[in-house]
Amino acid sequence: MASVTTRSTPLPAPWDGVRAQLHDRGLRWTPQRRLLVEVLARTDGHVTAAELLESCRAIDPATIPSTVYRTLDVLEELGLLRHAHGPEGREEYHVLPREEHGHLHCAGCGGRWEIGADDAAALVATLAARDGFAVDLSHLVVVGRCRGCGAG
Amino acid sequence: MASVTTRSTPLPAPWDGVRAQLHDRGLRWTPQRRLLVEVLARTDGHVTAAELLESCRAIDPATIPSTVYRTLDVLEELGLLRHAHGPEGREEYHVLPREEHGHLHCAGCGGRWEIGADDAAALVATLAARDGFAVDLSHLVVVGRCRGCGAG
DNA sequence: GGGCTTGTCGCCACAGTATGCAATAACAAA
DNA sequence: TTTGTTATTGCATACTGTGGCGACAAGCCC
Ligand SMILES: [Mn+2]
Ligand SMILES: [Mn+2]
Ligand SMILES: [Zn+2]
Ligand SMILES: [Zn+2]
Repeated sequence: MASVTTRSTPLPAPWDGVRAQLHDRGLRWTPQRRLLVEVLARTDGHVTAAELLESCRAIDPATIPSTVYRTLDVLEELGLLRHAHGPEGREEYHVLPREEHGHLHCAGCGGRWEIGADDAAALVATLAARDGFAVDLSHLVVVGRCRGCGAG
Repeated sequence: MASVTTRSTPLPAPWDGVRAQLHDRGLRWTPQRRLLVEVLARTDGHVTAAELLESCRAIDPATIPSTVYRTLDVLEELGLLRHAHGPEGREEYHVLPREEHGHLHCAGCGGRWEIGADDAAALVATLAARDGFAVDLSHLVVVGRCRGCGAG
């Protein structure tokens, strides 16, 4: 049988550190995880979990959904991903989040924009001061109607 | 066969008007819709779509999921319901929304609170002024950690 | 290299939600 | 009351995501 460990391309930073990060936590570096990491390394911005699964299957059709979903959870714990939910509740991942930001979705045209930390600052501060609540900005999705789409 | 039109209990306001509201729009009053409306009339605050389905099945085990989900959409269009999404993206309905409000969810303990229009005012105003974006406050779910649960 | 430990995979079953389609039934008009 | 129109149902099916479980294999130690 052919060797499975595709020594193909070395991973770019910070993905080349994932193996070590996993080992530090007593977790393992498997072909399935390497495949997803390779896919992620070629992705930037926002992707759906389902899209990532599809990309993996394009390379290895034997890819199992639950393995991908579980690996996404692990990588999120390592801080390499953050997820939020689209207007219909489906998972959307943000790869290599630089500055934390929320998301703005128009229910009319489907347009999407980012919400900067400064835009949310007032809400975050209000909830922190009054309730001691720490908002997870990355997970925040604000739905409504953009200028072009007008009132519902 | 037995008559299906359970003339059982007359519906309380504003549910007693649903039939007329439907007819005004060329839509129909069916036993399936009546059943869900009866369940909703006994519900207050927030419910999951799945919980509503279950409640319907408790009364009529023949209840079909897609019929319930479709009816929920219709009733939301009539303004009798609003929905948002829990932290995992599942649908949560707000029955007979009085004042519009958003939701605050703690990812640690699962605690839930409401966000008043005043709490969100700054964010809403910012997005309206800068982008002409009209926020749907009812659909807003802010996830994070409450005071007791501390930082993640 | 050869074992051991235990994290992970593959598989299955299921929860929750959405959609196309043909058969049915609600409603209104006659 | 009968008929005709067409909204709605039921069904089959698909999609997204979760969780249990036994078989497997990654990594450590010798
Ligand atoms: Mn929604
Ligand atoms: Mn989430
Ligand atoms: Zn728009
Ligand atoms: Zn908490």
